[in-house]
Amino acid sequence: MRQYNTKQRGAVLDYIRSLGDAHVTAAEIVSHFSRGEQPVGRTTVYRCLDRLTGDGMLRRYTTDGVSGACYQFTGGKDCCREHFHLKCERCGRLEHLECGALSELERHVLTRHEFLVNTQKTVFYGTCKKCVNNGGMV
Amino acid sequence: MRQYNTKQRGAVLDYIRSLGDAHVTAAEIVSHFSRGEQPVGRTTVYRCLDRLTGDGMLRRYTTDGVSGACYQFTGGKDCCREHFHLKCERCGRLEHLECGALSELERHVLTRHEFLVNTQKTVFYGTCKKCVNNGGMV
DNA sequence: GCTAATATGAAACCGTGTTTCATATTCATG
DNA sequence: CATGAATATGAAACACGGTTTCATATTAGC
Repeated sequence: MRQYNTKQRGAVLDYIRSLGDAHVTAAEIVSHFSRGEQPVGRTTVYRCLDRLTGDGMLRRYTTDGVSGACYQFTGGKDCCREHFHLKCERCGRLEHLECGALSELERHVLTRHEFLVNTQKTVFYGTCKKCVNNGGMV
Repeated sequence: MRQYNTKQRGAVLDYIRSLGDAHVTAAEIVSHFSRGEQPVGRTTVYRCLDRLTGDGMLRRYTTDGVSGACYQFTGGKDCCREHFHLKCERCGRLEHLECGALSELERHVLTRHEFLVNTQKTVFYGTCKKCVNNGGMV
């Protein structure tokens, strides 16, 4: 046995899972668990996030305009391989993009510009359909 | 007149210019100016960086793995428009990439995936030619 | 139930960045 | 050159995200 499962870690993971695609910060999680049936301390929240990220249950990333790291549920699926991400700067939503044009681009950049792209880490910033249509309102 | 030029701000800009393409953090600048002929205080360094970035003399960005913001000399040329950036995760170097394939991709993502890419902000992470050849040694 | 391995959490700490405020510098004008 | 208003500097204190420490509590194999 390598791991000792605890109520706190389970509660943190359940909470982030319940948020679907939305990102959440450590501070928001701390706040959510500061009161209630299953309180979780600040330090523990940070440790859970580190561990769950390491286990592949969460994705961690930083974004200009959000203070601190953001976390998103992935559930252990290796959802970051072989495709790119689109991050809407308006609503914060992260979309997944699997498309032949992108793989082609990756090959182009490698062969013509001699740069090996890390697709897991590369994020396209911009504005998504919904936010363009809303004129930027969220 | 809108600005009062000072020795400190000039010294900070000269120092970052002297570094060429390399990025530098505020902490490194503070350390560089902590002793010497023209000392510059911590607060002033931060204020100069804010201002020089606002004036378009520097580019500011954040990167996973580097604590705090990074700064790079641009010299007022609007070097962030209409092209993408390649950031080497090994050596930290930031390359500029102007290429028809990228513009085409931008159009593709907009028309097919209804996502308006912000080319100024989007950075391709990966490994540059030199670092691939060196097997990752820097 | 017993025990070793591991997890928790309060408090103290660290690093990046900002605010405050008294002092100093810049520069237009006389 | 002298004056003075606008602006810049910098030490100290602060704000905030995140980590370390360490005593205590929980987990899971026996």
